Amino acid sequence: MTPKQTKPDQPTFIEEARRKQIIDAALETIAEQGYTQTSFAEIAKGLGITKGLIAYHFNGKHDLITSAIHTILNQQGVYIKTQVDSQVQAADKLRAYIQASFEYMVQNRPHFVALVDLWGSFTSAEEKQAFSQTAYDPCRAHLQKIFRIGRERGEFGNFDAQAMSAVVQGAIDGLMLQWVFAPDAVDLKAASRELTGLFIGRVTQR
Amino acid sequence: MTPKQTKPDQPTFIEEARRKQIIDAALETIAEQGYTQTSFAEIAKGLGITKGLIAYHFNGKHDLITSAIHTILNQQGVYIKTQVDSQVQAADKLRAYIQASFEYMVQNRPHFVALVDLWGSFTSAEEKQAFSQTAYDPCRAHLQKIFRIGRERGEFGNFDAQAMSAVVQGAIDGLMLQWVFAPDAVDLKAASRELTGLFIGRVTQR
Amino acid sequence: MTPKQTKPDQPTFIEEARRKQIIDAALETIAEQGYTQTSFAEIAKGLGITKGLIAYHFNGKHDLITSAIHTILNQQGVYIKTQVDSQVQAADKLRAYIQASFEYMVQNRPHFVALVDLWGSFTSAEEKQAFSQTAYDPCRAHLQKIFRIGRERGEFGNFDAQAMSAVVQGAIDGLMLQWVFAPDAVDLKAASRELTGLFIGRVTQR
Amino acid sequence: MTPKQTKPDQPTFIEEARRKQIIDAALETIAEQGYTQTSFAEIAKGLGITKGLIAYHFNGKHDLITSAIHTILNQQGVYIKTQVDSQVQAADKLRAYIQASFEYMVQNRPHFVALVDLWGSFTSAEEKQAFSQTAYDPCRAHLQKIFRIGRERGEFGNFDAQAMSAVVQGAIDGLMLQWVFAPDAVDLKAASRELTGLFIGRVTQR
DNA sequence: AATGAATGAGCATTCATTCAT
DNA sequence: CATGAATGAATGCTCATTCAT
Repeated sequence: MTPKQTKPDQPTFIEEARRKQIIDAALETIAEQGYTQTSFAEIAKGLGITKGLIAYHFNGKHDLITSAIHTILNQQGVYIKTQVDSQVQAADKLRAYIQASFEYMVQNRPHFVALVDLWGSFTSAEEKQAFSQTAYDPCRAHLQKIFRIGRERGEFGNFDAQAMSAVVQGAIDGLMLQWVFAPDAVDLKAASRELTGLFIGRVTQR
Repeated sequence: MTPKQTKPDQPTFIEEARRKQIIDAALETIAEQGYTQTSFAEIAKGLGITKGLIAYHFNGKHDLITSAIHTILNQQGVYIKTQVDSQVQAADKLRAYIQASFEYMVQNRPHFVALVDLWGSFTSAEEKQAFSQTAYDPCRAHLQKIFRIGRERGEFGNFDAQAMSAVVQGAIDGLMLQWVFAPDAVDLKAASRELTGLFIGRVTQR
Repeated sequence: MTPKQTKPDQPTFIEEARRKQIIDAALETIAEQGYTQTSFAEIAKGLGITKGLIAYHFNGKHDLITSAIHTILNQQGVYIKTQVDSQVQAADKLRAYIQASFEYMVQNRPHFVALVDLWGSFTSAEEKQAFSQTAYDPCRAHLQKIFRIGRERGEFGNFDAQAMSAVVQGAIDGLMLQWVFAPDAVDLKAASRELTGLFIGRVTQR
Repeated sequence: MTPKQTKPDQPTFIEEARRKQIIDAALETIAEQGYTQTSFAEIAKGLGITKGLIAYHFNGKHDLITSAIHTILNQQGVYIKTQVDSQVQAADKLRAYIQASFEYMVQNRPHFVALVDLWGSFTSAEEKQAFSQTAYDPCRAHLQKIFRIGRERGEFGNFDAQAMSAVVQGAIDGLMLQWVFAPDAVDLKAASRELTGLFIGRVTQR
């Protein structure tokens, strides 16, 4: 629980580079072999370093996994925000949100294959909840903000923004899930289109 | 690969009872402590039996996990089918499908908390794909059947049934996911209502 | 060490038949899969019975193994004795001893493949010594008896009968060993001929 | 089948030392307690290290056993070769071969007690055959080379060199076997003398 | 910063053995 | 006699973690 050894406050440049390198290798290994089969040794082997070095740069496995998850979520979050912010109308923002979500997935498949595996690494309800706050709360808040803008601009009708944000984010995640398990079984482009159309067609008419 | 010891062809009553009992205990333990923390010893402890007995009734951990997953999916599938079949109109069938999905979740939370963890137990793309076929193909097929009925009955307009089935199932799974991580962060009832309304309001108008 | 439960003094007919059946199956399984891979379950499977039954008929694994070894040695001993006794001259007796040893091996290969494996089942010097007394002492004594007859009959010259018995028996066992590991790498017939000729040609000339 | 983790190409000094140390301890433990009773834990206990370290230096038990067998055979082979090469005449070479075989045994009894046990560690005919090639083929080839020299030098008469090599090696191994099971039951010195005399007396006269 | 030797706890799995039926 | 459910100890092996160098 409590880390025995805290990392220096001001990580050097090389320090950060190593961490990034290790996280990337970890995600790739997890995506290929599954979380349970991914050991420090396995990650190190793919990187040409020793497992001791990984332990040196991270305060234990938990730290590595947590950092990896944050990396995935942050990168995707930044990408989505950029796309959404480039639009003015709420409907376009929503379309951008959905499309960007899927675009980022397709470009970073290993990240999401790993992510699905990493969900199994939480050992308590508290860890799960913490992940929820980090992963879902910002997403749903972002969607609700778009909905609010839409309502203020008169683009969207009246609906339960909170529930709807969960629904839209849920659809995105659920489609991601199907695509992670079998990339050929679900057409992300078509699904994205249907999802967007479904929503925009509907809520703009109330 | 090849199981060393096959179970008798006709499992006895006590055999089946034990397997069920062990599977239930496994799901509960996984839901509580996470998949990675769930060992045969842990499961056995909660049951008051020895871990040797678990190995006696299952051909290894893989068998136990697979059986557990199938138990979850089968039970939920039966429940949903019953609810859907009790409706005549396609719109009602769809509503029943969505509502039944969430109802079953709420009544069997540990099953789904465990399920999310078990997604991380697949070690290869092949296993993931096999799970996809078992878990998702039937669901999407069921939804498409409802869509087809709706179109034949003139209730639904024209849309990409395949993509839409993925979207609807995705939304259900994605909402489940949020609810698994933080049961209080998402109002399943409200989300169910929005999802249903979203779809039925929309597709009936095309 | 001490058997907890002694078998009834007067084994029934069916009792003996079962033991024989189990011993034969055990020897075959050991010959096929090796001693370390041979469990009660494995033996039982090849026999269509349960492993519990094996435990019922033998006082533990040690009893089964010991019985199996004795079975092998006794049967071979009887066969050799019959062949030797049918000869009058010492040289013929010796030739019969050697030939019979190899003949029996060829006709009962699994017995000897198993025997070589079973040598690894002795856990202490005492057990090894006990095996030596059961297995080797009678053989060497038999050979020495033949030598004594030969000397008394004037067929053989003077030599260290004790050492020579060890040498002859050793050659037989050592050839068996090579043949067990790779049946095609050693020509038992030719070796038997050379061994016999070597001895008879030599000792008769001193 | 496939080792999961290959050792570095250039084993360090300490690495080799540890391996040697562990192999020696393994042979001693096997000689004392038998192969089936010899676990990693048992070996480690006698060395004052943990069993994890053994797993660290060897790719599994099979690797350790194989390495141990090769150690025994190589060391003995080197010793015998040295002794044989120091002789010029074929008869002296043969005598040296036989004497050196027994001398090495007496000086390294635990090695051979262990070796007899390790014969039971092969689980398939393929492994047995592989052992045969490693252990017996070089020995028989060496003997045949001596025979050929003897024939070329006119020391030995004409005989089936292939069969005879199997016989001589067989006698050596068979005597070793008797001596392993009961060191006091067989006089290796006397047996060595009889075996040598038997052969040299005979074949030189044809 | 990096290595690799070493640890120790934990794991699934095997198996002879027991015993009620 | 025979079964099959159940035990419990042991085994090889994995792996995150520590630490001297």
